[in-house]
Amino acid sequence: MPSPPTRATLIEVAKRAGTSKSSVSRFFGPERDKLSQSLQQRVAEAAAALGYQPNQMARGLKGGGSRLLGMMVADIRNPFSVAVMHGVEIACRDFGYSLIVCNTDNDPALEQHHLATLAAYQVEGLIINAVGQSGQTLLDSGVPRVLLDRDIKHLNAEVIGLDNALAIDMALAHLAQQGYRSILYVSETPEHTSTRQARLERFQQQADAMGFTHQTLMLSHWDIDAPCANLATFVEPYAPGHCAVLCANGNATLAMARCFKRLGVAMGPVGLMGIDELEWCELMTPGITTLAQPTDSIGRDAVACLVNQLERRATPLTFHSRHSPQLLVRGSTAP
Amino acid sequence: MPSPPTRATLIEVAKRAGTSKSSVSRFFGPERDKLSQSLQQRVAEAAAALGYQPNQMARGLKGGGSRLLGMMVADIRNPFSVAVMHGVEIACRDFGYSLIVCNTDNDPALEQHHLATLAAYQVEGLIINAVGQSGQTLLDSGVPRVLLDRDIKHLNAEVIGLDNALAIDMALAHLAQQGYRSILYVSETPEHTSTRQARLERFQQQADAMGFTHQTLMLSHWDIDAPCANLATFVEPYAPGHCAVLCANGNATLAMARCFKRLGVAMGPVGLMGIDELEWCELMTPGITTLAQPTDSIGRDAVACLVNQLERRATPLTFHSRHSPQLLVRGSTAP
DNA sequence: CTGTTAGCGCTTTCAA
DNA sequence: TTGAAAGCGCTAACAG
Repeated sequence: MPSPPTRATLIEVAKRAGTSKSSVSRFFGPERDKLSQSLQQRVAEAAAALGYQPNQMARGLKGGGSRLLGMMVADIRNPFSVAVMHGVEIACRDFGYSLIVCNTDNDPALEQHHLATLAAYQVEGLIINAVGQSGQTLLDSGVPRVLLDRDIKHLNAEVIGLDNALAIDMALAHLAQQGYRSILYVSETPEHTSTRQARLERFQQQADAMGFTHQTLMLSHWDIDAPCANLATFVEPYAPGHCAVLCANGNATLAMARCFKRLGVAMGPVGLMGIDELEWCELMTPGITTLAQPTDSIGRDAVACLVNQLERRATPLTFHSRHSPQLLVRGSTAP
Repeated sequence: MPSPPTRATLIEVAKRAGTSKSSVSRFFGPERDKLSQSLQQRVAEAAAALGYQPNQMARGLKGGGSRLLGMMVADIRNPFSVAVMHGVEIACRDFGYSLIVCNTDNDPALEQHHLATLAAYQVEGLIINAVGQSGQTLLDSGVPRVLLDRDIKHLNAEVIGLDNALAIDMALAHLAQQGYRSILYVSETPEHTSTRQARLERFQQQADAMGFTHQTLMLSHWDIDAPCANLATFVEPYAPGHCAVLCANGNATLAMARCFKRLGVAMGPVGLMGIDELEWCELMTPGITTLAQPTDSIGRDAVACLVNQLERRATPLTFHSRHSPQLLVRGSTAP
């Protein structure tokens, strides 16, 4: 029975290259130049011949650091999260780190569980799209961290994400320009989610300031009946081009698109727009107007911010905390 | 400056509990019962007080295994992949493993890179949604593995995924029953992707056998003009209820939905159905008929299959390699 | 049951 | 430049 081809070790390479462990170690570390050309040659050959690759676990044990970053995602099935994750991944690779991604599925208990796991694997830094209020755990662990999209109370940490106030302002400006005068603002329940709160507050404040009539609708449990009823009431005093629905994120947009369809309400005459761009928004006749988030940049900047904390760079990496959305105008906001 | 709260170690716990390293080690391993109640008490308390948690890196070093599994995803922005990943994640947790996910972004070079990284972190097993033909690398590494959705030539490994033949058969049966007689089969280019090949072959074989008129259209580079032209030609001899488009996966469905829209072709009179369920299929009037893959089961079974290779279980975990899709009938296949 | 003693594969002083 | 030796935090025989 073919024994599992056990990986070659430092010692074997050293032996084959006729040198010591230290030299081989140096060859694979930052001190490679301190080795003579000839030695480098021999080590390189020996390593290649044996298919040697340093064992990161062992490396991490002694001072060296694990070169591992951890990422917590609140809901991996949310396209926005995946898109950001994509940016994070690329940036990690660029900066020479590997990434462990954990999905909390919106469960605070799972979040705690994963935090423990990541700590057990000695991650050097954490990128957190929080679901619960794990501030204390995070504080205790003392691991460098960045928050993604959502803030956590009482935790001193940088938050990277959309400029929520700007997004709401852009949405309202667009709706006003298109002539809508009454707005139904739809969001998932804002408790415990700083982003939803921020958007909601800004909406209420600015909608008032701009003289809009407005209402809010909080989605819960993916119940579709209640929001449909709500929408029906909202558009009741039907006047084409007067009412519009503004969705706080992709999930809200999906829910309301369903309601429009179920009620047979025409988009445009009743406006519809949402924060977060989804591949089908363009497809739905006449197209749904959205504010697209720069997900790749957000992901990259989160990593950049974290790396700044981990390494004392000569010139710190530049990054932005508040990103601007891009307005994609489509038929759903053409009265 | 507050020094980073360095994690407590085995020794500190042992000291505090007034015992030896071994006992503490045993407490956290499978031999906990072999310790007296009183000792267990003391260790538990000391550990809790110090917030101690075993260092997995160190554990993995000595025999113990890393308890890490690696997953390679060809395209993380594909909802199907994400859904499967979700199932994989849950299963990993259930079986007591942690997971490192790597996205290859359909780049064979990146695939090689990630394979190396995962090896460096001593993953005990690999779940692979392959993009390239990394068979040799995998063979050399000797790491236990399962293939997800796609096979790799010359690599002896179990493949977990959809029963492609069954899926095509179900699709054709449905289209026949709805009265369509001519089919345009749309797929991304099948080179190097076993799944696409399997579906295409089965389609051609069965479509012939069932007496369908048929053509195939291969998508490339997200070009949308060519497929539109193709669709236009295909439906030219317009006869409501005669022609239907069958899409090999979600990407194909998205592309064709775009074409239908651009050309103003009505779904239903010209049939449209696809493999892979997407959240917007139900939304597009009149709804797109799909074959949904049981993504959670596929993910779980991939892990189960892998765990069977890793552990010699008394009763091996049961799993299926070929999963059945579920037909979701909607308006797009109602002539 | 519990403690002692070797390492696991690698990095890192400290000398040479 | 290079090598020898001492661990990193933990597990695994092997004795008591």
